[in-house]
Amino acid sequence: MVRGKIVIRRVENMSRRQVTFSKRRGGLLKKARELAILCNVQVGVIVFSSTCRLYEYANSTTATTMGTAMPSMIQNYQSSQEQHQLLNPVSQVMFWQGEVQKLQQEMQMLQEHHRKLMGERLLNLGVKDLCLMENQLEKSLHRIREKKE
Amino acid sequence: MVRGKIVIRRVENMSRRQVTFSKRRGGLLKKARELAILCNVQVGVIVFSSTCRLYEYANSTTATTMGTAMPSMIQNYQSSQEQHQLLNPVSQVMFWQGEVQKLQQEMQMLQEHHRKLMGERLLNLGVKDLCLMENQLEKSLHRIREKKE
DNA sequence: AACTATTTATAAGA
DNA sequence: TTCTTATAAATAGTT
Repeated sequence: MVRGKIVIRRVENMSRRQVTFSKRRGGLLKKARELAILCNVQVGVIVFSSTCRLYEYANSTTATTMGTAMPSMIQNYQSSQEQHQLLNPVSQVMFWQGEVQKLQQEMQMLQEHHRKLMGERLLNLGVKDLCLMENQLEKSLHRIREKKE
Repeated sequence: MVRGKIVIRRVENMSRRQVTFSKRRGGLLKKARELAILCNVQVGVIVFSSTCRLYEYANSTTATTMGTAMPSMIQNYQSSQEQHQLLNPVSQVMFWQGEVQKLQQEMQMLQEHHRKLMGERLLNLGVKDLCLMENQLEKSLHRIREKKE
């Protein structure tokens, strides 16, 4: 539990720092996504862990050309900084990278729901959600038992 | 005051959206700063308002001069993506297309199982499979009912 | 911008 | 890593 206000300064204990990193990183990416959706704006977040592992979130409101999220975000940033960058032949690669990212996100959502259907990760569900799940599972069970006959 | 859970989807009322944007943008940038300090990691956040106004946060362990944090972050990002840019453009595209295809296949399998959990597409299941599904669903139901108490 | 009722995030413990 | 729980922090709707 939180025992009191914490001071924002480097966490000295390594393993605690790792845990804090993991939790707050998730929180930050979630907030970024929420901001992007709620306010219909472009948001990009890049985090490098101390082992240089990359974590990122990026959306694109102008997603007509599909998810080139982070690359296009960076391009926006750079042109907003008037450091002009020529369109390079790598744009196609960026397109596919964007596609991969979109699919990974979609997959993650699907897996989340899937886990719940398997009775895992139920902690963050409210009573209402639990009831919905329960009803769904009962319906599924019913259908399966019908089939078995 | 907050009257209940809000759903994460675009706020339709313009002026409310603007207020939400202002509040949450501040929150996000604050969280980004806290993560960077607490965990001693590199964090970059870029937000473009609907009027294309730029808001950003970036820290950097390497950049010493003010205002160079984001560019160096972007450089890091781009070089972290460079692993696959060593190939020629055509190979790169093929690589990413391959990734997309793999993900799509994985997703299809997941969706298939998901449907079954939802009680759909049971036709091609044998009795043994149906029993397995039934057991799984019962287990899930049990866990959900436990949680509900 | 300030106020608060609630929700959400999260630090610590298990 | 996951879950639980107590508490701090964020924030939606009002004023």
